[in-house]
Amino acid sequence: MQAQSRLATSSSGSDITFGAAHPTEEHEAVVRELTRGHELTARLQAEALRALRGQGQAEATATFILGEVSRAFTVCLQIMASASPAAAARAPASSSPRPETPTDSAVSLGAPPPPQRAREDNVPRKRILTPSPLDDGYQWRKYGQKRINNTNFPRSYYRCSYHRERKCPAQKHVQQHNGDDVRPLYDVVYTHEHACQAAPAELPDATNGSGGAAAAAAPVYFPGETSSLRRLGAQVDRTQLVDDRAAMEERERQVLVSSLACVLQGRERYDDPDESCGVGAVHAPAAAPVAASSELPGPDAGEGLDVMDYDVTDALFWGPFGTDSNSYGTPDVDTLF
DNA sequence: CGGATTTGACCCGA
DNA sequence: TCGGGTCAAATCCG
Repeated sequence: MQAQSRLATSSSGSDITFGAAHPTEEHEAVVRELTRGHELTARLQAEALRALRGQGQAEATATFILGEVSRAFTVCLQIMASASPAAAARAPASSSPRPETPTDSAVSLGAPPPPQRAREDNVPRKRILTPSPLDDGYQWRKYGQKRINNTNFPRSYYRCSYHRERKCPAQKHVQQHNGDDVRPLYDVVYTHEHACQAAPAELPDATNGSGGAAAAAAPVYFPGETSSLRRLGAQVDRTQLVDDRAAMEERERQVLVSSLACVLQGRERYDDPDESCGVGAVHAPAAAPVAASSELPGPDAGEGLDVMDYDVTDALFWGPFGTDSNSYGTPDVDTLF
């Protein structure tokens, strides 16, 4: 979920703050994003139904799908309302169970462990707790994994994929949070700022799909996406961003209506302008920025998890566990599912 | 075949 | 000496 990664960095952007955001702020941010998503869904619903009026099956299908999306937002907002820090303060931890989401796991968790001692002097570190440790919009390459004393889970070490070619110093260390939460949370410690931010013209065309290893190693940017704008530099005029955002929302609206119409008309591809359904060419979304990993779920980490509730990023992060400090035996896949 | 991941070994600061 | 962090050869994978 894109909102998760945005949340993870929303209080920082390029000017990184260190330490986790206050739970109340995170909660408010989640509610704000969900509310916005709900509103946009309603607008999309109105636009789609207007565009598909009188088209029988297509109109009915659009009504159903968008109704379900709207309902999902409503449920999430209700969950967040019952999970508000104020509500949590009123209700003891042993209160009746409710559906738990990765996000509310994050906000219900107490203060994260104290920041780690920096190995190098003056190297700033940013620590966050997230259910999606890799889904932060950057491409990472794993260079090590180690079991850490007094922890139940190994720590993984990642470097920016542009570490070599652009001398990007960014690194992050990911470790599953201790505890017996059904939904795993990960401590992610970022060190150094990214130095690999390319000008938009240099960015790979995310619409080309999988373009081999080179393309896969490149950061994925979503045109108009706010965290991308942040990433592209603090020198961006903030007032311009407001205009850009309005234009982006209008573009999103047109794109969604067009793609929905294409889907309902049985079209399979939307990336060819000649094949578009009239509103404009629609690019298939880029693959989620997930660092490839061949790790398999481990017996400790995976127990009791509902895989369907997790995105690929989460699933890939269940590391195998072994006995010695650095190596972790690969479990039999057949025993895991 | 090239790039990504794994993992045993090594480095180095406390 | 211990343990976190990194290196680099082996291995995996598309």
